[in-house]
Amino acid sequence: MSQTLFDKVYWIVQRIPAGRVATYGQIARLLGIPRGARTVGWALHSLPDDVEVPWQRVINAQGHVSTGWGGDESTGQRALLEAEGIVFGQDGRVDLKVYGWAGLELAEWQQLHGTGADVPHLSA
DNA sequence: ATAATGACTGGGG
DNA sequence: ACCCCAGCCATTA
Repeated sequence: MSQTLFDKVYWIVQRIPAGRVATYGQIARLLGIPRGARTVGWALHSLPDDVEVPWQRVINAQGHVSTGWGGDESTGQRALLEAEGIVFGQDGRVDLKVYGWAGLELAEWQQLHGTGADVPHLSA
């Protein structure tokens, strides 16, 4: 299967803290493909059943859910995120400045774990 | 190896 | 603010 790329995507997504969301482009950048946001989406689209990944925490750069295979709300993705403490705007958007993984994750992680060795480099 | 596809993104109208 | 178009990358047929 050689899903090295996919596996890496899953690895990163699995490390997104609950109550926090990441964008496809952000993950793509971690993979070394700043413009490969679509590839990340494809990876989650092909997400195997035997691998549990909080794909719900991965949204587009516009802070809007882009499951694409159905309704944004019908999917239940919104409900799952809200259950994690994420608040949606009136238009069904998420404030990336607040719930975005970057910016807070590293500082918070370091405070809780004392080190960010296990966290990928997300600065800036 | 070539062509088409897709859960994206950014810029322009 | 919303809608449309073109660019980018890996996987699949």
